[in-house]
Amino acid sequence: MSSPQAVFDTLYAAYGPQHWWPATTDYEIIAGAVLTQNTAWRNVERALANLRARDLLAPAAVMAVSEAELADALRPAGYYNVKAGRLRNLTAALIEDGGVSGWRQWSTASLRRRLLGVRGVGAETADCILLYVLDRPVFVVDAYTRRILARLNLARGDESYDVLAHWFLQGLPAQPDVYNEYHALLVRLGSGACRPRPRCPVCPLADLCPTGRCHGGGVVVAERQ
DNA sequence: TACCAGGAGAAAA
DNA sequence: TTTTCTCATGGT
Repeated sequence: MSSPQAVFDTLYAAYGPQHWWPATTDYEIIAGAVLTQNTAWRNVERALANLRARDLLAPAAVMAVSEAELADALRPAGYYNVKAGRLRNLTAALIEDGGVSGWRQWSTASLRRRLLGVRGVGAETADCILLYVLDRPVFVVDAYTRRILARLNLARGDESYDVLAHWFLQGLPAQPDVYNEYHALLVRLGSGACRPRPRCPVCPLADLCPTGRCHGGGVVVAERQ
């Protein structure tokens, strides 16, 4: 049975540091955390590029523009009407709280409750912001994480978010930079680094993987050679 | 053509 | 309380 540390060490040895989150400003991370909900990052990048081109990658600008125009910019990320509302809700909370510098004054638990109280912000989105914007020691559990743990026989895959997060937290040093790197490495693996499919002779987790199934981004789960 | 992707919330059972 | 449905574009 693999430990959280063993999986991390194996992925880190294979891929090295990932230098996440892929963004240049705090607000770009915040926007990306909403836009990536149930969406491939490639499409999120298109939507972020649209926001940048329209000078909308700033809280005041997002609140000033019409929701229809905001939604139009977000179109490539899918669910654009939903995400426009969610991004505005979160941005309004950010402004109300005095920006990221205001959030830095909150305890992790208080701010997590605050973020979860924003309509459209769930556990994963809140934890992305806490970890990647505010450097807080929380573990981000996403669909990749869930799938990879299941294929390593370390989870069934239907556990609650908090149960899976706790599995990582109890097995790792309480260091945000480790959680940051770990999530990035899981995304690197899960989003398709384990190619070519369906066979995965170069999968870095092959030796840890009792199921021998592909961890990559698609639905293909062929047996390992 | 069909299926799925770094969720979240509302509605239905 | 748990399960199902809805939102939607783009890649394979």
